[in-house]
Amino acid sequence: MKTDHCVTTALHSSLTAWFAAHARDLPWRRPEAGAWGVMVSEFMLQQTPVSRVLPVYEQWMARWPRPADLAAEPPGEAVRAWGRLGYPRRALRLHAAAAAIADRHGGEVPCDHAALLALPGVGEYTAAAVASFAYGQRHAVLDTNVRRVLARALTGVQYPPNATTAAERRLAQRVLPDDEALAARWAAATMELGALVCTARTPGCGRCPIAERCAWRLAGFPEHDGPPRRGQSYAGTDRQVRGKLLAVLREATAPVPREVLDRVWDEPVQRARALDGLVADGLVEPVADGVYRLPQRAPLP
DNA sequence: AATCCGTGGGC
DNA sequence: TGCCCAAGGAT
Repeated sequence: MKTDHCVTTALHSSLTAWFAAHARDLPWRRPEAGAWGVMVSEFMLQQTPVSRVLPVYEQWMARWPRPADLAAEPPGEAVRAWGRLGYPRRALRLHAAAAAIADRHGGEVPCDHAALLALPGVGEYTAAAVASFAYGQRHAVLDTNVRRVLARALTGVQYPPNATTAAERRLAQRVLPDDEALAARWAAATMELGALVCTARTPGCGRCPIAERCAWRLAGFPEHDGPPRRGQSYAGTDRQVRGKLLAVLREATAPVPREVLDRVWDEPVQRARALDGLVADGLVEPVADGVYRLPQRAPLP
């Protein structure tokens, strides 16, 4: 099936015009952010709302304005500066990516999609986002916002599948503008529409620039009928214990004895498993005889 | 392919 | 009040 060329062209102009009028003034969208700023923001924004990223991003960029600045410090400093953003392995991967950029790319964030994809913590989405937002290239940028907008506007369903499918990639490629600069604006605009208007819970169709052409709206807003979109529980999991352990280590200025860490969780088996997991992940470093700290040296390759 | 990996805000 | 959700990636 083919979407008519005129239809997609109308979508492009409607959405990019809306974006020009309503785009948020986010720091990583300003020219001075550069590719490094875009990359830092993309790491932080993985599964994390903009409002919580903003203050951490500003401090991060002030402290480490270039990849080499971050690479020159111990990975534990990245974990500490990450604060309570969540998923602290992202901090470790961003540090490792900075080291790779300093080592293999002359200190400049690569513009090549494959080179980006090869960096730690950079997957399909982040590689496309950096290439598109920082370098103006033409890529299908499939994040949760874009996937939801395409699912509704073009496929006519309430929610996209749980994991990105080949059909979604084909659809995104098919509606991607041919022109490189326009494609980059389209990517940012569809993402912004999903974040501000076409939201998961209660979409603001009254404010949507493409509501008249939205397949989901025209179909009468059919409810999601696939398998339940089950979120993961959190209370009582290893993740919660890991979070508590790492919070203690982030705040500490000196290595922490195990007895202090033991206070964060009652159940000893799970507590030990969580700490072992953090050590295995390189988020925590055993110093000596039951004393721990954030990692001072990068894990061996 | 299904699970794991943090944290907090909104409804 | 729980539950859903937030610019994913790695295994």
